[in-house]
Amino acid sequence: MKKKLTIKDIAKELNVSISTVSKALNDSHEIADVTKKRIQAYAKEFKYKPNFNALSLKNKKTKTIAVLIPNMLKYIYAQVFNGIEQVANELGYKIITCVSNEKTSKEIEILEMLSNGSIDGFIISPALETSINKDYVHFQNIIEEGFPIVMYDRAPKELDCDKVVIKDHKATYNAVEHLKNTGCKNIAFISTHTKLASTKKRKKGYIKALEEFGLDINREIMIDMTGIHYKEYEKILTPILEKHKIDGVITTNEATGIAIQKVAQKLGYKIPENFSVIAFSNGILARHASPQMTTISQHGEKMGAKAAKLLIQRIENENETLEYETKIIQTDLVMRNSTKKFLKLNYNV
Amino acid sequence: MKKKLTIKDIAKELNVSISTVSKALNDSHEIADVTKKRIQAYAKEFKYKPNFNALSLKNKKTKTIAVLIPNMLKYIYAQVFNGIEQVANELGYKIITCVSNEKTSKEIEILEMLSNGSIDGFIISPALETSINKDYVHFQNIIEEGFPIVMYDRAPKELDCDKVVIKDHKATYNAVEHLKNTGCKNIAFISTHTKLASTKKRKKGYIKALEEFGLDINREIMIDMTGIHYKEYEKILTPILEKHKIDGVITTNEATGIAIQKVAQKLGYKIPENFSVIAFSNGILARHASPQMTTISQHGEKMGAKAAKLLIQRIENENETLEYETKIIQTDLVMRNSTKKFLKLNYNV
DNA sequence: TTGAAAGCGGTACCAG
DNA sequence: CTGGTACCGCTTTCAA
Repeated sequence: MKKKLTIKDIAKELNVSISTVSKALNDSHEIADVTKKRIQAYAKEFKYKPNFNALSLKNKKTKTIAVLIPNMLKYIYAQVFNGIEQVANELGYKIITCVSNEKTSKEIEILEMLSNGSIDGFIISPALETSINKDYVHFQNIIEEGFPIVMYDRAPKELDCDKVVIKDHKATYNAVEHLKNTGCKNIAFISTHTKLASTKKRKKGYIKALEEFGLDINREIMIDMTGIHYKEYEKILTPILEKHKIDGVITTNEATGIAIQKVAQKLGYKIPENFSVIAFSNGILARHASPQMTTISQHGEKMGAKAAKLLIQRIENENETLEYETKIIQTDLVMRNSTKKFLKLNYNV
Repeated sequence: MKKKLTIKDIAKELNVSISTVSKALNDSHEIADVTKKRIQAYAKEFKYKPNFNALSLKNKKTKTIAVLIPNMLKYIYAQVFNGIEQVANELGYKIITCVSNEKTSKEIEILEMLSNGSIDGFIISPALETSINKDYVHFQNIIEEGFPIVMYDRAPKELDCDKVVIKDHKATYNAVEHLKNTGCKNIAFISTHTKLASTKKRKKGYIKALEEFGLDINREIMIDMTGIHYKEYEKILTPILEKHKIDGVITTNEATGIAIQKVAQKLGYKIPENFSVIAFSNGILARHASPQMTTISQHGEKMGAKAAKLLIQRIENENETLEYETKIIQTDLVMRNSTKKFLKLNYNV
């Protein structure tokens, strides 16, 4: 790497002191206008840039935040990432992105690696393993070390910090309501990570809605697909759909939504005429499914943007002791063609 | 943030000098074993971690690399990111991830922001805008500043640096060959970014294969879908499929592949019996399409892994002047159900 | 075997 | 208005 121009070089070249150069470049009023101009012009001409590490060392601030993502290949997380990236960039922050691959051990390594002054704070969604085992000591530790931290998506209630989450039970409640409104009577629920707190809440919301709307509650059509490979989905779902009278389904992810659509179609159902599907997470699969699938949007980008704002706000007001906040991101039903139309307005991405 | 333990604190606490502590922690032979043990034990007990910025400032190395991604929501880039992340992590590097959103201006900002000692090198795929306008001055500049840089995917031949790419023309050539082998006679080509160098090469490979295999070459079934919203795909493709005799299609992205499958099915074709489809980039859509789509895998993770290895190797051997390398990632046909079987072995992800 | 001091590239206080 | 200097946290050379 070529040697970079430093403040010292400029000082020598222009026969002024180092501190004069520093002040001139920071546009201090202490420096005479002519001197300032001369120095600034020189700096500009030779593309002087203050050294990042020197500044960070001095200020004990890096203008860098760490983002922990369980798995970048999941569309929802790529969306969250996007939201974070945008806001961070606007506010002049860089982001260091790390992937836990759903493993607690990787998470621990990452926190270890980054808690050495590399970054000013963390935005984290815990790994599956971590969430299931409720194994949060490593998070607790960095909180105790005083790192600002915002948890998103799978934010554990056990931790005391800022959070950005969705109202899972409300989301499924609304989905059931829409299905009821469009004429469904027998609504199934398919989930893929039963042990996750959010899945439990989703199921609760679903059951509560069934109760309130006086719909049939049948445990046999609450289907747990945890740990099953997507290629097996149709095989498993077919007999269930043959055995039970089902005219509506809510799934906790897109892949199972697509699978149930295919199975229903094979069995002669018409979607949405006599079979409706609503899937969680408004991702790319839903848009290209046949028919295009109605989804519950978690608004990943919004979630990310909110998390970044919260974190940066906390970083920049470290002196004040603000109360921890939990921001709720509204979910929305994104109406497409796997459900019948209801009078209300609907939008479509 | 809580004050972190420094070498100075340890020195004071144990009544030794700062340099003794430093050496002890680096396991220097200059220090007596007892002293070393005492210092190391203390450091361990109180979780001493060397300050990142101090080290980086001193060493002029950050063990951090910058990754520029045109758009994280595209599966292929999320895959590349994954590959980079893994290798970087293994080799002890952090990554700062930035998204250009396909804009040259954003790219320039990013390079500006990061060329101040924050990072040791770049891994870049240029934005669409940049690629189309062949506007590479900002890249040229950072190369001249001496930054190690690896370009991937859309690596411009005009730039002198390490590269990781795929053989686009070979990929389509092979796809045509497979279609021919399985009985297709009239093979269409659908592309979405005609001005991209890679698209041009893909088309070339397609045409060359048609010629060599003595298949019909018909400009009217080389369809340019550049800039068209995915919702319009079917509308546009339907009349083309009605007008022309087509029994095989190669598309440069998954979304158009799915659209052509739907259109063909609506028009009464049976896939793969009398209509075959091969789409570029083995992503998530292909796996969930009906039928599951045969794809050309660009092996995003491999591409990322390779790029990271190349970059880190270059960073760590800055003294030696290694020749610039261009690594080719083999593409593969991932056989699924949108093409007929041919005798050769096939695998399926 | 240990320690003092210079230096990495800046900022900021204080003296002149 | 300008400059000298200490300091951020660590490494490394040189002297003791």
